[in-house]
Amino acid sequence: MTNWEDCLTEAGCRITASRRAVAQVLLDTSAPLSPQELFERGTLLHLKLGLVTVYRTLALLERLGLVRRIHRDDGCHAYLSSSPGHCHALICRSCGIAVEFPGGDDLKALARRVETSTGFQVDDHLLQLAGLCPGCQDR
Amino acid sequence: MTNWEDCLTEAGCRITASRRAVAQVLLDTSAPLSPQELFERGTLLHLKLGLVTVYRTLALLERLGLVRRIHRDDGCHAYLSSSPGHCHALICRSCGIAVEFPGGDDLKALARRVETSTGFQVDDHLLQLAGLCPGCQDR
DNA sequence: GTTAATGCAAATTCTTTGCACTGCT
DNA sequence: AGCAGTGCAAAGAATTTGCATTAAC
Repeated sequence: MTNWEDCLTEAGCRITASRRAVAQVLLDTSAPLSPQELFERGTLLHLKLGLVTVYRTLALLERLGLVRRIHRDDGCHAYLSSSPGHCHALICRSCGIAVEFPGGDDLKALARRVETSTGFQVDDHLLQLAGLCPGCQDR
Repeated sequence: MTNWEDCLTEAGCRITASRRAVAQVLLDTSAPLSPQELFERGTLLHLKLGLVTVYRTLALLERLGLVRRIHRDDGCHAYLSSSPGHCHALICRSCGIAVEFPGGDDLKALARRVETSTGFQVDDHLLQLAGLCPGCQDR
């Protein structure tokens, strides 16, 4: 989500201190953050930040494709700043760091195979991988 | 989740009217159902059913691998009875019907490719497809 | 100066917990 | 009979909404 300010401006939205704080925290962190965590860290950058605004900002950034929603087992959601063109997230089970990767031909092949075997027309997918990052494998 | 009664018995759990109601609704429906929906339909089979028991039964069935949790955009979760060996769900965006499909070699290839390009060791995945079922494509 | 955006408080929704009672086995 | 399972009510999270105030443009 480089150029998030331009995206907001093009969408007719204002650049505010609250939004700047949320965006900054997202850009500074490579692990998915819950709204609550984002609120806590964002408050350090903008004292008046409210949790409600974090929710509203996340909804806006998600609508504009600047942020990706991560599904966590505990039910609550977390958010990750996303680069355009890379559609899926791989998250380290140990340290929480996340990287993005493209779906690629394998996923297209899978979709085609599933279309053939089920008769469905596949047009959307939710794919999220988990594992151990290079740094967390050594123990 | 055929033989769910045997699974429960083997796990040292009792077969109760409430659990029978929840299981029956799950087996009778091919679309993912929210706890609330399960409660409403289950009540028709067992008048005294409580929503809390639906939650507890779903947690139990999920722990035993008899039921799969589906992630919905609206944040709430839905549950689908699951057959062993088939690990992913494909859901019709129009009528809600769901089918299961195996991950297969394509997914393994994808995981290997991502491991190579990121250095991560991939050991878990969340994959859920959406689209149109054969019956819903004709309009 | 307009109007979008904010932040508080309160409302909603989803889910879990405490506890006395019920009913499998 | 004994203890797992139930259901109610109430607590606890997560998220949304109403509304007066603030601040971006």
